[in-house]
Amino acid sequence: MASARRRPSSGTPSSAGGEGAGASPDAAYDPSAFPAFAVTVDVVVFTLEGGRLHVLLVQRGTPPHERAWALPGGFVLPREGLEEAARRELAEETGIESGPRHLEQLGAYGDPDRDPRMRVVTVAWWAVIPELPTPQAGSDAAFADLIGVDEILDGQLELAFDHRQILEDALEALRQRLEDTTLASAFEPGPFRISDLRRVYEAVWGVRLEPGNFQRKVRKVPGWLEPCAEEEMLSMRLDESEVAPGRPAQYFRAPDSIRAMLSPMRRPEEDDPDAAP
Amino acid sequence: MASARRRPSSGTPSSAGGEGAGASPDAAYDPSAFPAFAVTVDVVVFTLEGGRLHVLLVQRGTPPHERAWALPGGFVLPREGLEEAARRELAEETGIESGPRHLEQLGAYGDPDRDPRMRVVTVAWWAVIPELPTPQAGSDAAFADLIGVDEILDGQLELAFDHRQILEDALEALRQRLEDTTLASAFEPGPFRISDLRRVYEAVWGVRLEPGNFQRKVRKVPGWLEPCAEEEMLSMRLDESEVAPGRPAQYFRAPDSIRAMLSPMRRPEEDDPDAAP
DNA sequence: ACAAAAGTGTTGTACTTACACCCATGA
DNA sequence: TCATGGGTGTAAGTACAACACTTTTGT
Repeated sequence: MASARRRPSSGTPSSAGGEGAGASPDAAYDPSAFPAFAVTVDVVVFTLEGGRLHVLLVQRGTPPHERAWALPGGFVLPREGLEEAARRELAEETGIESGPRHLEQLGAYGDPDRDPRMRVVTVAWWAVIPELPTPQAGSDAAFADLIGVDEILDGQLELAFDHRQILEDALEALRQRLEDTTLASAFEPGPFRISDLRRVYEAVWGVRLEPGNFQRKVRKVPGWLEPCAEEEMLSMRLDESEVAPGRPAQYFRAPDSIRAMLSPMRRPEEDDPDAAP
Repeated sequence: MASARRRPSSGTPSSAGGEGAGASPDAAYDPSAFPAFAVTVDVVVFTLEGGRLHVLLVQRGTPPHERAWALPGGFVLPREGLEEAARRELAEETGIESGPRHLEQLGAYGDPDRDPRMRVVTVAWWAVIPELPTPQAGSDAAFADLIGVDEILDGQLELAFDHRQILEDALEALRQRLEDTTLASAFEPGPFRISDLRRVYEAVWGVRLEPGNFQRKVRKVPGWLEPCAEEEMLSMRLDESEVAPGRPAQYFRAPDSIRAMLSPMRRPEEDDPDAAP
């Protein structure tokens, strides 16, 4: 094509038909002439349970990859925004009325052969929801499960489509966000201790951090931790079985919005994947 | 392993039989029942010219946003991968035979109203091509121009669709990549001096960096800079008008692949946008 | 000689690490 | 009293900003 690279505006602007299409000059607009795609969203929902990182998976019931585990997701509706679709699917699959604490787009995945039925481009998102205090025991028709990420990545648990790739990319994005933002507190449903925050980092990064140094570092981040009043503590955390044998810790609250950290948390070399003896 | 965090089955599982749908058991598969989208790619092509950051834009010739500047891009073909489509469009618009030095996905943009003609989801990419030594003066059918990013963002140059948003996001991604990878050398077409690299950082970040400290910092990054042999210098850079009045510099070559830096470059607070007196 | 760019030395400041140590509580 | 986790002190090591200074060329 034209080796376009010039400054003076002498050149005639051509370009054409669709979007930014440079080809097919002045072709009459005909929507049916353009290839039709199906567009879906898939959401990687991260949460912490028992000090380990989990993701929400559903078990498929229909032919492509039947019975295999898959990320929650579905088709984008005709007049629906992409983030809107992600929030809708997330709400439908998890039944959580309050939205996620964080929702971020990961990217588009559109390999021509990723779905044998038709050409699909999926927009992947990842989200963080806090560890819910009460597991909501009474539910019979369970179609969604929380699976530990270690079991998925280390073990050979099969995921549908390219969802393994998406999960790996989402995990890397999450790890990166813990480095340079205050996202970690999004894993906490209520008032939390600094050691709770440290356990988030340890679970997501797969490392062990010095409690003392972590404490100082976190306290120095402006606008992250506001101390909880005493009354709050008493009312909130009394039901929990958080009866620890040590010195009682101070509880904190974090603002709703995630903020960028000026000096990022440093992620050490990933050591042992096993955590507690 | 499956500690079933689920919601009561009161809510209808919803979501159709497609993609990630864990629900809707045996719904007959009917492709025509799903909304059809057009999928496009748009590419933000960054390059350096005259010590300033530029992007490649095309001027539209058809109704939606006619005569407005737009990012190069176009429809994804039915059996084409997303990155493949981006590379094809980039080659068609720029006429550059050798591919870009870096190509990375930015994300999907799919506001329902972003294109009045039909429902379009575009997958945005950003790329780096080196500043070409010879501006290739003799080209008549030029429909693409390099525009300085300052003129676009500061000035009120109108961009088609949501391309201003895409450009801003791409610029932020580029700035981030300069922090933690060796991407900067992708702007250099051949052997380069450390001060050339510094000028890349200064142009992209809009800051002024200490030459001395920059030198030490860059040299310490393992695997980034390999010194050029003397013959290479003589043959490559003789034609250039790079006759500087100072002490001649050492020239370097960088490996083709972009590597992550262990200790990232620190981006100071953005100061004055103007550079040279 | 002078200007200008390349490259090196030096110093103060800030942050990180590793580890010791004290504090406060339950058992 | 002891075990356990919360929190602080401290000293060595590292990294960086600022700026002076030397080196090597063109004019």
